[in-house]
This record gives sequence, structure tokens and C-alpha cells, in this order.
Amino acid sequence: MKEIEKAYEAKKYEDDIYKKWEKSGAFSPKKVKGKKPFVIAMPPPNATGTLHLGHATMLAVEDIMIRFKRMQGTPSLWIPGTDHASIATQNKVEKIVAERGETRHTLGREKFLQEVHEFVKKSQNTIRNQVRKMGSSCDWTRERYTLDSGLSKAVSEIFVRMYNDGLIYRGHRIVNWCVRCTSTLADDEVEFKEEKTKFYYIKYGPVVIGTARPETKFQDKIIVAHPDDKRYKKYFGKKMTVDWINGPIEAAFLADKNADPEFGTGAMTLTPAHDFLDFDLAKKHKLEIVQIIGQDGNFTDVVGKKFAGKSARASREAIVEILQKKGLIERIDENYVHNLSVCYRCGTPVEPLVSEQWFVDVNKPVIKEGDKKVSLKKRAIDVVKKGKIEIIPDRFNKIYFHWLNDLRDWCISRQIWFGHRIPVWYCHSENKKPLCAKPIVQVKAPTKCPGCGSNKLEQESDTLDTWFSSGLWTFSTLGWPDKTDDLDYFHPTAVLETGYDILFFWVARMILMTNYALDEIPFKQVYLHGLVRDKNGKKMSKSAGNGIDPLDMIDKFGTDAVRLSLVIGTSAGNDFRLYEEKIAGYRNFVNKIWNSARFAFMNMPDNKPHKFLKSHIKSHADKWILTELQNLIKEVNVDMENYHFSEAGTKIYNFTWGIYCDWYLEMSKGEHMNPAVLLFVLKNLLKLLHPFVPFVTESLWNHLETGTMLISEEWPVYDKTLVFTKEAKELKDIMEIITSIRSIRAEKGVEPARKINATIYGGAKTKLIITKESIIKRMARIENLTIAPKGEKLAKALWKYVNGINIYLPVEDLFDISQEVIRMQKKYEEINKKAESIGSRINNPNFVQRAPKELVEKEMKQHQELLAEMDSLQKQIKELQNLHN
RNA sequence: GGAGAUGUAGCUCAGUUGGUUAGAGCGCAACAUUGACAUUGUUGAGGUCGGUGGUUCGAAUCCACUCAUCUCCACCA
Repeated sequence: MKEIEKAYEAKKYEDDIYKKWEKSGAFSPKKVKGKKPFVIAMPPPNATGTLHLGHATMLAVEDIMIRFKRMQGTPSLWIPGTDHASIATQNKVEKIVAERGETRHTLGREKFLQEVHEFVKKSQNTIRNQVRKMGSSCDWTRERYTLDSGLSKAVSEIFVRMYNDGLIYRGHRIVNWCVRCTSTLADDEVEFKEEKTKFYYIKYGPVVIGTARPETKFQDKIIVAHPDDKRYKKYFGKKMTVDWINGPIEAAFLADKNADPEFGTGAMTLTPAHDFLDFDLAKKHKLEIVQIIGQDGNFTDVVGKKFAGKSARASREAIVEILQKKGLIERIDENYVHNLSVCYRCGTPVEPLVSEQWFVDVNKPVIKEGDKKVSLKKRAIDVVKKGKIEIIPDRFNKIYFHWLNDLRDWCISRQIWFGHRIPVWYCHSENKKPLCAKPIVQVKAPTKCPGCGSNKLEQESDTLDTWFSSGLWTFSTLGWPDKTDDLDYFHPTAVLETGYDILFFWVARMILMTNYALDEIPFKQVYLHGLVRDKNGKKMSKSAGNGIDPLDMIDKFGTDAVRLSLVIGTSAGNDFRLYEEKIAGYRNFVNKIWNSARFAFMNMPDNKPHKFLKSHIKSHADKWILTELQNLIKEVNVDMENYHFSEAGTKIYNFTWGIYCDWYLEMSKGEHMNPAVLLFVLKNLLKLLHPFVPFVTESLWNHLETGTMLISEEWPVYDKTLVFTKEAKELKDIMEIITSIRSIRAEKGVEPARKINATIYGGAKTKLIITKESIIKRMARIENLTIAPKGEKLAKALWKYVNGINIYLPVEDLFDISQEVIRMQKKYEEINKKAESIGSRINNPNFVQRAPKELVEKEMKQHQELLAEMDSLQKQIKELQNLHN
């Protein structure tokens, strides 16, 4: 067989192999009737730039799942794609145009969006290449983009359906507003940053109120305290005139349980338009809601000439000064620590304000369930509660339920330009008839108003929350709303694999939306991987400069090594640390795989194909390695089915390096060379390794010239006819003899090159040892080996005892009786301790009564053996001591 | 304020439903170098499994409490 290079150079092979896979069509599954497919909808990376380690982890794990299932013969589909990521992408492009002094407003909607689309095109290409670099075996013929025409159609379609079902409504409500993005943010798009600030105690008529934001208080006319608060009881229901920022105002005092007597002074004034709690209270008590801060973060006209149009936040000090001059500031706490809410995309402080937005009603019962109807929220909870969707690890169930229970109506409109424009049109006709007040909600753009026939129509300028479209991902990618074969065959998908950080953002939304649209779950399982951290356990981020670029690592160590480093040593839901040394370690392993194959190739007679037949099995070593291989296959299959990839990978790693290379290949170097078995094991090993390290395994498979591709090969199945328990156990005894001899040699400083003699008293295992004489001699570097069932203790010989076998190495120049006695005594103590531990157990009637029978028998037998060993040892020690005297 | 995770060798982590003597990789120490591989081999040192108490014949594993680290959710004017 053709010889291969000494070291595996990933770069030389990876791109070619990927192209071959793609060309072969292996990524596109065939639909087989009656056979359940395995489908993963790839979480679409944002179309904003480059892949990070989170993506790399996701791609590695999903590719392992897909390759495993594909090799098992399951039609396996992995749908790739990208997400337009409205706010994130728009912000990025805004930054780019800012470099040449433009803003989106100077460019205008159309031109700006043109810029965004061009940017997206570029980064999509980058992402496509990077996904390929990771070796992802996804079906590129089905690649989708959340903003492409098919998915946009799905978005409009579902919007219209939900609107018609009364699930989507438009309303004035208080929302999180980012003054930089000039858009609303959903509740979970708000982040909290701890901040130390001033806390002001301000006289408000007869009472004192506390606030961190005095600038929002211009129009506060209602003061509230807890109904049980004795300090304020006398004021409840009273009206009063108080001196305030712009002069005296009429104020009223209310009692409400929502006021916390413990906080501040226990009394607060209401700012209904700019505080969530105040807004709710204002609604409850039917109070006037006056907007004093506009969408640009500046004051509206209602605050008076002096401040109108000025930034609210920046005016704080000036307003405090006015209050101070009026003598209304009682005191200022300089060290108030609280959580400032900021925009998750740009970090700008969120300005709560009231505006007209579109919402999804999560409580309205619309999904049919028997004779009843249930809400989106209830259904989303039920499908997990009833086990229709399994979340791995299951501790996230609780988090999921908690989030859903507290879920308020979902604000889906965004005042940004990039995204799906809401499919709603308003009639701007002069001759307003009653019908024209009603918005036109439909998938296709209307040409004229159905009410008055006017063609003066204008589409809603708002776009949809990016998660609204990605919430449809599992089925919109398969062609919905059209009834396609793909949708029919591949939906629901099997597993949704993603980081736990987007459980709410995305996973929960998908469950909501899919249950509504299809009355079906989007996936049966949710596998949440952990987040990648740096060597010190810190989150990787650009600002901290501790990030690792997966592509740099691929360049340096190869994709296979990077994949292993992201999968082995990690478990679902738990964060893990990544650093170069780790990846380098797996690069070494990949090279080890390469070289083990290289050895096999070099020993392969090059004429005939090496079909494996049972008649080829010859030696103990063959039977042992086949047994180990079958055990591996069995265990790995269980692990893979249960998504225990780390364990499966570790087991394959240990087999490859510690069993196949360190022992079987070493034994093969002698007369045990058996190309048929060697090749059989190698082939199976390559298959098992393939999902983890697809490139190196495929390129080695290529060298086998089987004419097939490993990606499409059959996954190994446990074959008990290839298990030889007895022979495997016997060979392990031989291995222990070899290890023992090596151990004494190393301990005594016998140079590896020096050949020495040995005598083995093998007891019941003598026959076996004789047949393995040559292996022992070669691997333990023994010149003359004497084997007998039993015999005299050799004088001046180093000794070792293992599993009923006595080994003597007569190395006179290195022999020291007193040291040998000590060694034997140590061994005696060791065995004695063990015997005592077992003895105490088997002499305990409770143990004998209650422990499983097999265990008790086993322990008793072992105890006997230990006692016999101790006897023999004691004899030997005496002999040695006699020799000494 | 609420919830969760983690704590095992110097470091990073395994340890599946409780079962003899707790494992691996890296690192460390010693030795080895033409033959698959120095991206290597052989051998070795290193752990009272965070602590306390309990359940059990038996606990790293189950329970309670406790300490430490981290994360998520909520958010108070």
C-alpha cells in the first residue's frame, strides 16, 4: 500500500475533503418512506461577520450528531442558514457608515438598507466558508436566510394569521426604549449594569420622596404610599398644592400596596409615562399619562421652555439645582448602588416610555385542544411539562417554566429599518370614511384601500423583532406556508442544539410560534451546550482581549483538533475552558491516529483487498483486540444515543492510543502481525472516530482505496461473535507481566537497552505464558526467559508478584537483599490491608445478609486468594532473610 | 429578593442507577532516540473527593446543614 507522510498536516487535506463530501451529495439526505429522519435546524449565525467559539462548539456538536445518525443509515438533514439579526446588523452598518461621516438618517431608508444588504452578502460568504472550515456536513442545497423571500413570506403569513386570530394587537404601552437605536427592546433584550449614583431626597409638600432620577419628575402629580404606612395615613385621599420644579402644582395622595414602606421614605411620586410600575399604577387608578421624555431621549414641550428639547439625563444636575434653590432638596445619598438597565446591543441606558407598539398576546386562548382553547403560553409550558419536548440537561426545565410563567405580552415591533417590515398598511386618503381607520393587514401589498378605494397607502414603518422570524426557523426553512414534501417529511425536527444563553430569546419563541403555526412541536429535544470560557474561567470578549478565534486555531492545529477540544471534557449545560495547550494536545492525538494508520498501511501486502473473515483471527492478541473493539462499540453506541459525546470521545481516544497503539500495534511488530485483523480494527476505529475527527479519518479512508467515502460508511454494530472473553483476559495477564517487568527495570535503573534474564513461575497460567514467551521477551526486553509452574525463590533476584505469578529478575549487580525484603514487606502490608478490609466486610453479618449474593461470593473468594498470597509471601520473605543471614 | 450550577491530583476535567484499591489529559520527575509517531515511548511521584452531620452492611455518589466560586431571573420609585 502507498506510504503516507510522517506527520498529518491538516491544511493539506481539509479543504479538498470538504469539497469531495459536498460534491458527493452526502450532505443531502434521501427521503425514505417509513424511515424516521434525523433533522437539525442549525441555529443561524448572525449575518454580521465572523464565527466565534460559540458557533464552533455548536457546529462541532451538531456535526457529531448528524454524522453519527447518517452513518447509522438514518436520513439525516442539517439545515444551514443565517439570521439577519436586525438590531445587531443595523448597528454594525451604522458604525461602518459613521466612519465616512454618514448616519442612517443622512442616507435615508432605502440607501441605508442597500448598504446593509451589501454588508450582509459579504459576511454571509465569510460565514459559509467558516462553517465549511469546521467540517460541518450540512445540506447547502437547503441553505436559508431569515430575510430571503420564502422566509419573509412565512413571516408575513404568520403575522396575518395571528392578527386575524386576535393574537397580535397594537397598543400604547410602556416599553423599554433605546434612545441610541431609537427602537423598543423586548424585556429580555434589556441588560442590567450595576451603577453607583446619587439618590435624592426631595421635599414634596408635607412629605419627602426619594428618587435617583429627579429629571423624570416634572409632571408628578400623584403621591403614593402603602395603605398600612402610619406615617402617611393622614394624607390618603387628600389633595394638596405643593411647590415643584416649575412652580406650584396640584397633587393628590393615594394609597397602594405596591409602595414599599421599607424603600426610601416609603412615599413615592408617580411618573406614569417613564416607569413600569408607575405606568401600571396609573392604569389601575385611571390616572393621566403625560409623556415628558421623547423618543430621542430629550424633554418634550410639557416641561416648559427652559428644558424642552434638551437631553433628560444630561439635565439632571440643572434640575437638582433648581430644587436646591427652592430649598426642596432635603439630602443627597452619594453612594446609592442600583442596577441601571441598558440596551443589550449598544449599552445605552434604557429610557422607559410610552409608545404605540405591536404585541403578541401570550395569554389569549387560541390553540385548539379538544373542546378547549389554550394560550401560547400554556401550550409552551405543557409541551415541556408533558415531556413532548425534552430539555437536556433537565435542570433548565425549571428555568424555562419560570420564564414562561412570568412572560408578559411580547413586544414585536422595532423602530429600526433592517428587518421584516410589518405587513400592515394605513390609508392616507383625504376623504376618510370609517373603514379607513382600520389598518390593512395582509401578506401581499394592497394596491388600494378596501374601504375607500384610495391608492394613497403607506406601509407601517416598523419592522419585526428578529426573534419573530427566527421563531419560525424549523418550519419556515422547510417551505412553510407551502405544503412541501420537505415539511411533511422532516418536521418536527429531532433536536435543537444551542447555547443555554438563548433559551429564552430563541428556543422558547420557537416553541410558542411553532405550536401556533403547525399545532406541532418544533423539535423533540433541546440540547444546550455550555459556554466557552478562557483559561481562567472568564467569559471571552473582545473588550477583555481574551478571545480565541477558532479560525486561527484551525490554521494552527487543524479542524479535527479544534473540534475535539470543544467536545471532549465538556458536558451539556456546563461551561468549559479552552486554551491553546488543550487544542495542541488533541492535535497530537490526531497525528497519533494518522501514524497508527501509517503503520498499518506499511504492513499491508499490496496485492489483494483485505476482506476480513473470521478465519483470519489467529492469536490471543487478535482475539483480545477484537474483544476490546466490540466492547468499545457497545459502550460508544450507548453514549452516542444519549448525547454523551465527551464520554464517547474519551473512550475512543483511550482505545486508540492506550489499547490499539500502545499494545496491539506493538505486539504486531513481532510474529503476531496479522494484516487482516489489523486492517479490520483500523477500519472500525476510523468509523468510530469519524464523527469527531472527520477530516483525518476521511483522508486515511481515502488511502485505503475502497472506492467509498467514510462519511457514507456504515456505523459499527456490536458483534458478539467477535468477543473472546477468555482469551482477552489471558492476554491481559501477559500484559501485566510485561508491565511488571518494565516497572522493576525502571525502578532499579536497568537501562532499556540492556537485555536481562527472567524467570517466571506462572502457576496455573504457565501454559499460557509459554505460548506468549516471545512477546514477553521482546516487549520487556528479556534475553533468556525461564518459565515454570513453580520453583525455588531465586537468590539475588529482583522480584515482583502479579495475579498469582512470581517474576524474578536475577540482576546480581543491582540486587540488595535488605531492599528486596522491604519491598516484599511493603507488598505484604498492601495485601494485608486489602484482606482486612474485605475480611471486616464478609465477617459482618449485615453485609452477608443484605448485599447482593454475587458480591458476597466474589468477596469471599477474593479473601481466600489474598490469604494464600500472604502465606506465600511470608515464606519468601523468610527465605530471603535466611539468605541474608 | 428568587433560582440554579460548580467544588475530585499543581492545572483542566471524567466518574452513568451507592459496591473492593477514585480515573484521564496536561504539567512534573527519571530513563529512552535510526524502524508508525519526539505531535513519541517506558516508568514514576501526586488525591483524608470543600466542610460537618445523617441514611446505609457499604457514600465521591443519596439527604440535611454549612463554606467558597460562578451564573441566571426579578428589580424598588
